[in-house]
Amino acid sequence: MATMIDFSEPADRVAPQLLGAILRRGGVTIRLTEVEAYLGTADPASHAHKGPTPRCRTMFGAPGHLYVYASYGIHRAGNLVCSPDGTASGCLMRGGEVIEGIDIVRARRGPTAPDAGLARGPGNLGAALGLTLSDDATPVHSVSGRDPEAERQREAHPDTDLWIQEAPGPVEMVRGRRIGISKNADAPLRYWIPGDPTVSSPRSLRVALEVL
DNA sequence: CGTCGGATTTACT
DNA sequence: GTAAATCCGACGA
Repeated sequence: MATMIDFSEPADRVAPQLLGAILRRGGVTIRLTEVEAYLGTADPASHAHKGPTPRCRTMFGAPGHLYVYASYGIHRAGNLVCSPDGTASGCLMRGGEVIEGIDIVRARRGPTAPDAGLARGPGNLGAALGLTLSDDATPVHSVSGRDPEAERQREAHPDTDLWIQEAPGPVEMVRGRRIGISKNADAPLRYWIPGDPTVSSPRSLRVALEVL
């Protein structure tokens, strides 16, 4: 039997389960190809490093929720909150392949973005999902990959608009340095599917430190 | 309050 | 490679 993603684990243990996972919101379905783990108070690069603030308090809340923050005033990036209630960690969604609802995503992203770039990069992925700051703390329902089970779960929670299920098959994955941060950048906490065109990093930074 | 920097993206030169 | 866009929240006064 397929298992559900367990967000109560620390983000660096959840991250590998997220690669290849299927995320649905409204009419948009995205297959995650790149995530970064942020390890809360122990991680100088994490928003949660200095403890709960109005911005990052969601990361300290219950696992299995969405943490949305504003990046450079322009973008909205989404994290999947991990670790038990009271402990902060999370996985930043950095890249994904739009496999359903391309028309919706293209309306949000504009006509010039290439297919592979529709959800490439945290800001673009947030835009593809239509995230706003008011989506912060939205529950994320983790369901089994078996279709009948997922359907049953969805019928039981009609108000939930965010769903995730584990990768339908084996996924090749590597990890390496995180991107766009200045503190603790050497920690190998970025996870991605090698060779996937929807991974956001430039080629020069796509250096795998470890094959998982 | 005011200031400052940012888990970014895009379009330039 | 460099710069502009653009705004929220962290923090100090």
